[in-house]
Amino acid sequence: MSALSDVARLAQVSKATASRALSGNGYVSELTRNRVVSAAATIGYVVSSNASSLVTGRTRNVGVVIPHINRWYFGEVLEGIESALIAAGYDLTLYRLSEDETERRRLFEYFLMRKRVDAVIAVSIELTPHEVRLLRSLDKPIVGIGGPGDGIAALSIDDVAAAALVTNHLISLGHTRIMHIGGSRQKEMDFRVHTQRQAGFRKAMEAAGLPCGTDAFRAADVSMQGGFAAALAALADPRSRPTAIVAGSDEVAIGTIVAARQLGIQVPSQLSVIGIDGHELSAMFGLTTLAQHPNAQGKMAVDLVMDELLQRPGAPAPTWHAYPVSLEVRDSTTAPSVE
Amino acid sequence: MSALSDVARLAQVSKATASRALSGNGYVSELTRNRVVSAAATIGYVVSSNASSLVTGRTRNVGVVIPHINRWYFGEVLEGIESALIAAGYDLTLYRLSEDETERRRLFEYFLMRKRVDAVIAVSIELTPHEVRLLRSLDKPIVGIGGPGDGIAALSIDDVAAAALVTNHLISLGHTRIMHIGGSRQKEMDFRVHTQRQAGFRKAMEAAGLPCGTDAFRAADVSMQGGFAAALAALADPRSRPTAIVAGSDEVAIGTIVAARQLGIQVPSQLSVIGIDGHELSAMFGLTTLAQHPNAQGKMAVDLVMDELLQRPGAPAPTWHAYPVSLEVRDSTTAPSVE
DNA sequence: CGAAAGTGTGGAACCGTTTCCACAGCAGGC
DNA sequence: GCCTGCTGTGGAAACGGTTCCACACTTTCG
Repeated sequence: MSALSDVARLAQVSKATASRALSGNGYVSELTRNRVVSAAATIGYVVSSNASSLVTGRTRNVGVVIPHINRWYFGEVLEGIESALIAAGYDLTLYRLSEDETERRRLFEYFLMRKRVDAVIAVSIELTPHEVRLLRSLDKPIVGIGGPGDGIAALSIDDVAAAALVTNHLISLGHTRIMHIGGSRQKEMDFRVHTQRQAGFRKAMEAAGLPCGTDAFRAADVSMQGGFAAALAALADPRSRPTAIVAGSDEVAIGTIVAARQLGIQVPSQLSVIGIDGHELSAMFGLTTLAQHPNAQGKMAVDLVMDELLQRPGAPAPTWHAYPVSLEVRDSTTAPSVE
Repeated sequence: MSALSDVARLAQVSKATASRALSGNGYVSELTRNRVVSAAATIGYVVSSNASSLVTGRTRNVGVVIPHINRWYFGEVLEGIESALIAAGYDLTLYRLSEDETERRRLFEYFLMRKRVDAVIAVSIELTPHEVRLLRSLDKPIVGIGGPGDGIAALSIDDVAAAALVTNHLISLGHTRIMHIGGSRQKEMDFRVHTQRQAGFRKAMEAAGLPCGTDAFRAADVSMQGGFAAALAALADPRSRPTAIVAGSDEVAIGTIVAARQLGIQVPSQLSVIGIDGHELSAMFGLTTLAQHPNAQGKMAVDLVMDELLQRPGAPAPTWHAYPVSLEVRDSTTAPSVE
């Protein structure tokens, strides 16, 4: 492997000049720069990022902590982050946060601390106070996506408002027997999102004076299979069946639609279903949904990180950036049929 | 940030001894080791991986190159790789290979070369000879998943055999008008997989003496939407409609099932559908499929990498490891109804 | 016309580790 | 009692860059 000194020798300049010529910092005449660059090209020189970041203290690498990879929302966020980072010339080191407590501790105390990353993006993760302290002690930018951060900069949709909005959509269509199928605190690591959506649902129901007891909510795995299973159970009895369902995510909503079809229930004439997320499959299933744009959120998180990385104006305000949403009305919602 | 020298000072030993105590290489008495370890703990010392790998030449970091993140197969592979790497104490740097030619070149010539990774795992990527040469010149382990590697160690199912197997399943049920909906060379970056599945389909059809002309294949995006759209078109005319469909992937198969339902075609009584992959949703849709286990394949790829990393017995045999599959028969396939 | 400012270059220190080498003590074998 | 081999430790030389500082040569400007 060729080193900078080889390039310098070939170009007949000092290491210092060679470094300046290649990195673009400091004065180098056009002539020598060309000589150095072509020398580097001929011997196939590439900087050692280790050596480089050892002295500069910057790694051009961002750590991403994410609970799942293979769920639409998370995959989409990850793709957005990846594209934006590559475009900015950064690498992305991926850490999946498992449910296992000791592995989680190991990740934080060991992996993230090894001066390997310049910044951290945490996706849908509720950090413990200890973890926040640990991360802040690194004095590196941290940005959270999904779920308001506890003292860290964050970016997400307003989940309470989102759930209230979709619930109100059903209410305004005339539905009164509305049920919510969504994630629960027990079932989800990234629970903040789903408890908040549940809160939004309740808020809208109560504001409309509609019943919102324990049978108005059913916990589900936040996945198509979870929605499918929960909906099968919830819709089994025609007498207690709601006329509309607010799903905690589009995946749950799609599972619900598939379950309804299997039970012979017509959507939307017998059952309206509304989701939250703007899943790529929502169009295919004709699902009315409140679209957020996880891919763009990933990119925006990277922008926030880059801002902090470039400027670092003392304390980076740990503000919460609300991401806009848009209601996409399709064929899964309509007014309830007269009874 | 505390450095090794701080630990050494606190423990009243030399840097050399401190290093040995913490890394576990070389002789250190039990007594001093304890002193060093507790000194490190009190000041919260963590090694600088940059400094460390600068001198050792190893980074404990593996690069993963993958074309998509948000498709089931790829997400699953990625999760498998991630878990296995973390367990082995390695970091994972993620590179998504886009279709864009210049970005692809940039990735290879710039990102992957910066001595940042100890090994590379390439998922479903057909490398150009130039790229293979580039990677091999790094003298680092490379393992491919999906698609036989051109001179690099690889791991995948036998896609030709897999497609032939599912096709034969339909043939043995008595189907004769069988159609294949799958990925095409034009539409897919990771095309080797899908051209091979197509080849397997043709092979089985021809072996059975069944017609296999141009109308026996329809190209689709390898996704649910793609399968949905292609199936809607393919099934529109009842007169030319096949009695069974071999889908290029489970996602295509599910899209096909949804399309059939929308067209009022009963599955399986009027149309059998079979997929390949063992998608997590296949059970929910009652899909008969040939299951592979991408998660386990990811783990296996990591094992291969670790083997090479630990031993490096000269030239690491660029062998192809065939991954086993299993047919999971569900409710989407049956004998054709008599006409 | 002399001082100040801007440009171009090289020497050398430094980043934080690992590891080679030297050295010292101590056991065992002849 | 001396040589050999093992254990334990410290000094110092890498690893491959970046950057501070010093120095030299041009301009510019009052």
